[in-house]
Amino acid sequence: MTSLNLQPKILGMEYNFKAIEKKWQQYWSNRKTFAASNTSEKEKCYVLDMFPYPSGAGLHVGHPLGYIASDIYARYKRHKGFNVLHPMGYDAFGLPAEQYAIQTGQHPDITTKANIKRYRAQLDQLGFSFDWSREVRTCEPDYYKWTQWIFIQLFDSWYDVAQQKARPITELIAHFENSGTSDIEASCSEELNFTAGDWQQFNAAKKSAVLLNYRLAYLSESMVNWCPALGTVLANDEVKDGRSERGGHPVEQKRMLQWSLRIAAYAQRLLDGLDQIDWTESLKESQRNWIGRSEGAAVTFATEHNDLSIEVFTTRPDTIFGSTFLVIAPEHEYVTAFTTTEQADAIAAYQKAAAMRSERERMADAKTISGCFTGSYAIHPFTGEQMPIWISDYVLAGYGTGAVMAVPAHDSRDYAFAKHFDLPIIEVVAGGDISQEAYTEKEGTLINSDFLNGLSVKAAQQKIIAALEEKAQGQGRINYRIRDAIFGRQRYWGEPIPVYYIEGVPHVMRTEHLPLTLPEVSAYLPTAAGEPPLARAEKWHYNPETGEIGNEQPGFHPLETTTMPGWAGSSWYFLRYMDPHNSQLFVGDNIEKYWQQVDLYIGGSEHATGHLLYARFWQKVLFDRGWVSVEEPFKKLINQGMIGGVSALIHRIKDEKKFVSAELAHQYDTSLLHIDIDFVKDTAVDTEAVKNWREEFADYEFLQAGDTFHCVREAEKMSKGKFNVVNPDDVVEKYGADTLRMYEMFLGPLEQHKPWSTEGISGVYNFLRKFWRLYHPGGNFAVTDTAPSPEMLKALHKTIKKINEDIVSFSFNTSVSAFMICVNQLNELKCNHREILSPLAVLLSPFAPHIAEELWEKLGNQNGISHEPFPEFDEKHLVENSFDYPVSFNGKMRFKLSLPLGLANGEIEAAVLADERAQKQLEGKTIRKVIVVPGKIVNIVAG
RNA sequence: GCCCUGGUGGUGAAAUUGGUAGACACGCGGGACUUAAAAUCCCGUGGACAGUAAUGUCCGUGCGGGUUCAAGUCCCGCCUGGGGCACCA
Repeated sequence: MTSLNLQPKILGMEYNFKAIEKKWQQYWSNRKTFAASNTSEKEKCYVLDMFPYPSGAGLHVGHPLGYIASDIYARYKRHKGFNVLHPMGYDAFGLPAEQYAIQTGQHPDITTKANIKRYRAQLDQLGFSFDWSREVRTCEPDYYKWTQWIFIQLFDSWYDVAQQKARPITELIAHFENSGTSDIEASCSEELNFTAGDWQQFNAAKKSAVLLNYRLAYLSESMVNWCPALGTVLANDEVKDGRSERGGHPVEQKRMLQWSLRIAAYAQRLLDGLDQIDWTESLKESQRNWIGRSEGAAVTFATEHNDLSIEVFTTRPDTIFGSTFLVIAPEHEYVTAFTTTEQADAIAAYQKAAAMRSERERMADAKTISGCFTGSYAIHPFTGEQMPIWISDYVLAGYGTGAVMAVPAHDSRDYAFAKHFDLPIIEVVAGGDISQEAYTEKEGTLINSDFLNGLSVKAAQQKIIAALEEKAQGQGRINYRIRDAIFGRQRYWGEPIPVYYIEGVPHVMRTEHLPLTLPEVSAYLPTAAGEPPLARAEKWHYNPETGEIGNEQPGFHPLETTTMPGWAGSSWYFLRYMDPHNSQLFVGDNIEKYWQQVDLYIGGSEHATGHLLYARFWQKVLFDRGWVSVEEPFKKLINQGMIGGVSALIHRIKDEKKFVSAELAHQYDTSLLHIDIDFVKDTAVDTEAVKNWREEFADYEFLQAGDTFHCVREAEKMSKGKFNVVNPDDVVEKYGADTLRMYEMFLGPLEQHKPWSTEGISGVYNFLRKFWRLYHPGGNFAVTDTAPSPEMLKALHKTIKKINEDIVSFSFNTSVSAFMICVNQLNELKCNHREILSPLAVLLSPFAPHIAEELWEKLGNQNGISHEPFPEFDEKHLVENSFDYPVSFNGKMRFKLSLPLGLANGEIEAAVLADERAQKQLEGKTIRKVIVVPGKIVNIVAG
């Protein structure tokens, strides 16, 4: 909002949005207008927004975009007779509050509560129809009690691959007791083999360790993303290009004992489920990429070392006869075993160098080819040839088996590697020129491949897999890129993990002792020993008998000191809204069966691979274990586009106290400086405002060519530091919530990214005033009960039709236009007929609810507009008896001709040709063809 | 490199299954009302050319081809903005 904008006047019977909006917000709140019932005869509709993290900066104009859209939809559905659940809450655990706590010593709970209060005030101003009685906050013990409870369910489950579902761990124990690991297919960290007898011999600690290998929440020693600057580990989706997503700090790989969730077990179901839900293609693609399914084969290569064989994963088993060497990751467990004495020094040096390089360096340096020969050989399963075994960091320890069969002729990395180290290249798929580059297409005929010769790639793949299976040296396999999610964080401000240890063996707390509340600590920092902040708590031992939390003492066991990640609470909050005050269960059985799933979910695309994947995963686990009745949590999902800021920057001459206007800037050596967008209209800068802004600028000179000093504008992300943030409060103050709501919709398609600009807001504001005046001809409220004209009915019903269509297709920008057209027409028709204006108020109410309520009341209604039935569209008012035919010649429209509808094609043609304008067009030409589309167009082909 | 998206006036954008390109707004220009300003209302507004004018002709939806009576829309090949995945075997 620029200071140059003019304050609209408020007059007696003028549209006084301030009074109106306050009045109706109060009314809705007092009457609990939007409270949803859990027992209703009506059909349900669950409309959800991604709940916000309450940051200290408050809302900016970008945040409400999605909330407005979902609110329009929710209000529309209420008018359509649905029982609508439209809740809001706060994703309240998180890093910023903790970091603020570290700096100031203030408890994050205090800052969080203050921020929530501010958010609530801002949200309330915008007239959203939230059912606030269902508000949830992830940081409240009443809420996170159930987050902890779900963690316990995960701990208590294992994944049965054969049945493709999670089952209680007790059933796995029963199986081990009877049959050991035989006849069981379970997702696990490490393949184990033992008999029923072995199991019975195991002591309790060993049994626990074995079970951890199968639990969906498990503790394991694994490579994690460690971020030293944040002092915590991060999940894969929290790391971007080797840096932390929040803050951009370097991330390194570190081996640590960590809690993880076995999401990889659900890879296929997470993939399959995408076909059942109405999400955008790009979002589904993101998830598919993240899950990263690839089909191929596992092949076992025998080696010179009789007891050791190497398993590789390949998507091109058809090219096996072109495989001339093997490459294993430098961290592969057999590297030492394969290394011969002659090669020992070289291998050790290579491994050391590889370990030193960070993930980031490795990626940046992808083109440099490096590797080292181990000195050992593998044996080709079909030719019996010796294949040298190399190590190289282009093979990743964490993907597949950490080993590849190199086929240089048909893989570009293998090709480069073979060229560099002068290894043999054998062409096995005809079609390329392997003297120049690898031929990687999956098309062509197999050659040099024994029994595969002459086959297509596809046929060869099937045949070779069968052959491998027969030799027991391989089988078809599907591999997924998705990794299990690291779940522990070395932070304070998160849900405590409800786990205690007896002699190092983890146990989960008894659910009746939940919640395990966050303890008070002396500082929100790691301990001197490097333990997480919770290790500072004085009382952090649990007595499983009594449920007490206390000091270290007999009967009390130490509790876990890491906390859950930010995404824990948000992975199930949509379920809690259904039944937020249930103290017996996370959601009541019948209530969950009534609401089932979110019908419409609106939020930002940045959560594509984090929140949306985890939430789907948790839902599936809860589904498998019988706690919820549907498998996908979000039926339809829309990503609202981001609203960007438009920064204002001025040129400052380097080392001088001078600013220079944009048109002269090229003459000087300048740097650009962000200034507050309040000082600017278009590119014209209020130089006095800049001088007064900062003391240091008071004596600056402004160089300019003409009357105005110009800045440059640039579209950027809205942020405090760029002084380009537009606060919705200011817009509401000047134009009102109804204008802001409609303007944000009017900006363009919901899903599109767009920069914020207030340039057009007056158009929407004027519309609402025209709308108001329609009900106040001559300044006073007046409607007539006489019958409206057919034109008026037509204008209304055209709008009803359009608004209905637009809302169900989420095309809110065109709805706003439709309203404008309608009001312009009714204005022209001097319409103030109740029969038109009454349904029109209902029609507008999802978009601009305050003005609609006020006019509805003035029309003499006493019960509020929110549950009033939506106007029904009636085709009969739109029936036309003539149509303005556009008449084209060779595809170019030349004139229009009004003709009665219902004419036969021949009659239309005759009428058109009889027109003198047609005759003029046809002078000196012959008609070759006449196309008549009744009610659409006439096209005459002539030449 | 692979995948997903988008590209239309000065600006934000419309255009349902191929059928009048630019609806609706903003901005800009002109006018009415006013002592004046604001507010409001009215008219014009894609570009080029011709005409005193009404009007007419041509060009125009990122670029180049194609299909069709007709293409912003369908097909082929490029250019380009945004996003995702990536030494992923």
